[in-house]
Amino acid sequence: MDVLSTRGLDPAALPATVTIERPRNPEHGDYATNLALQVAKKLGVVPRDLAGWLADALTGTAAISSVDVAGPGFLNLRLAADAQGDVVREVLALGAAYGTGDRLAGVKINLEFVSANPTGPIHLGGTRWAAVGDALGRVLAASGGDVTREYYFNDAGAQIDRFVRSLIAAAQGEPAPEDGYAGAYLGDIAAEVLKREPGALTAEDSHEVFRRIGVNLMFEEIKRDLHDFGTDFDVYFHENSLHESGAVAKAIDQLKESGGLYFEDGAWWLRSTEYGDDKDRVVVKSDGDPAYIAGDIAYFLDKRARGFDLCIYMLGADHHGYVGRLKAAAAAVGDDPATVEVLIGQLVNLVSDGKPVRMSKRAGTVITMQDLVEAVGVDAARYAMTRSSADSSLDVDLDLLRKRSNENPVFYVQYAHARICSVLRNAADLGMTPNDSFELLRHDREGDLIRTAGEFPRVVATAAELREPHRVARYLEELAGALHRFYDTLECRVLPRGDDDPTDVQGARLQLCVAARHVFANGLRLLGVTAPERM
RNA sequence: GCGCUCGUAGCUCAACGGAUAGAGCAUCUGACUACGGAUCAGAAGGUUGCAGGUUCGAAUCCUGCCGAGCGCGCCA
Repeated sequence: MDVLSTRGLDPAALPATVTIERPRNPEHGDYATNLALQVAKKLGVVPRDLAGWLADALTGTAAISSVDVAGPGFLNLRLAADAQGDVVREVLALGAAYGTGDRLAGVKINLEFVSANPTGPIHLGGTRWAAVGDALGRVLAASGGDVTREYYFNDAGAQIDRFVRSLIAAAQGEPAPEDGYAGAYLGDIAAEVLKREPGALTAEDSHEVFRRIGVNLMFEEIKRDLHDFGTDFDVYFHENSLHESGAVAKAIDQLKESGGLYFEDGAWWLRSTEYGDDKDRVVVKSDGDPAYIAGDIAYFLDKRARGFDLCIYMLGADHHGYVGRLKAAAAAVGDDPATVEVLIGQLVNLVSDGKPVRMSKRAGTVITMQDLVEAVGVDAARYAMTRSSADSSLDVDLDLLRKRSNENPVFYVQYAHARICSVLRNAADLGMTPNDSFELLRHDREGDLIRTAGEFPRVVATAAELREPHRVARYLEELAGALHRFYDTLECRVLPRGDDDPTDVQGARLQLCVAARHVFANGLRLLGVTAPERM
């Protein structure tokens, strides 16, 4: 501030937050900022001059060993060696809490994801949301958010009827109805229904019996698959409950009174075009039945009544048309549309022989969550799903899965953790004790590892802010690279050779390993991937 | 036709408007009498779909075109 005011410049030109980043090129210092470039124009000064003034002001700060002006006006900073030690100390002090923050403290977040229809097992697309949604929940919680994971079961409506009719057909050994579902799981569930209720087929309320038992069995299977995948929900919300409790009818009445609905062609319409939707939506059909969106509105009201400040919906690209109407629904009931946040994720494509495989329920080419887990295991499956941005469609190569090859980067990260554990075991056997003489860690490889470890809290905060958990995975790969390079450097050995006594530097390196282990463990936990001590 | 999303190395994907666009896999060359070689060092591989524009600076923002996926029902 003084830098500006002493030169008669307005400090108000400074942005609210100064962005400091790790430059890609190490020659550009440990940290860099483009502050001077950003504000020079507003102040009417030359960027390099401003950068120079800032550099002079920063020189002499204890934690900074050098400040350079580079390029058009970047400020490149280098940390003093003892400041690096502070990073390690912080990791050790916080342990499992290292990386957490409080940016979302006090925010009640409802995170709804997967929400696949209970008419079949979770397929590949749902698997992606199970992994990404769960990781996002963990990341949001790490930022201090009060997160509730929720699964919305669409157990009302026509697709359930189709499912039940398909079950009955399977129980009778008949082919699936034209508009029904096919697949081996239907036979299994039908058999289980008959086992529990032998007279189900001949009962007067046969359809109801199959519905009650069959749908529930499907629920249980889905929940079990998700649990085995490491994804558990706090709330399994049944759409049906909104109809049975009268919540839907109540929501409709409220909208009619407030003028949010208008009557035309025998139906009640939501003025969703006024809120950015591309057309108005029918809420009450001309036969008097509520349309699907009526349930959505009642569900949103229910979430808000439960005290959630933010309702996040994770939807597949095939549902992107919902964004407008969900926000419109929020606005129509007099709420702030900003409380609704819809994340759209692209679909998962199957590839075999370099060609896309069209998934078809009838052709039996549906890949389920179970199939994927059986092929590569939970860790690899989750990691593959969470390491790339949900913005881009993901290609899963069937041949690769069949090969069960080690091309998955998850091993690279897990191995780094296992390697540390191995060193710690050996050190314990040697009776080595770690020490805090971090000023002795002057090797580049040590510095890289320390600085990378120091970035973790910012990565987690950014991942939460942008709702992009894949940033954590990418970061872990970077950290693993730093660890492996450190480990393979002869001058950075942790353990003494032969009968030599351990030195102070080695004790400090051992402590660095302890810290690095925390970061790997914390990062992998955010992704729901195990951190093995041995592989 | 309209709308949403995407287009980056041979393949799968990164890169909150920043500096020389990065990893992994695949290919090639090296490193195991050294804490676990599931590793490391190095090589090669790019007009970021195309063309304009904004900016000190664009893979990123804007416009148009090309291509891909998805969506456009008083179904759910």
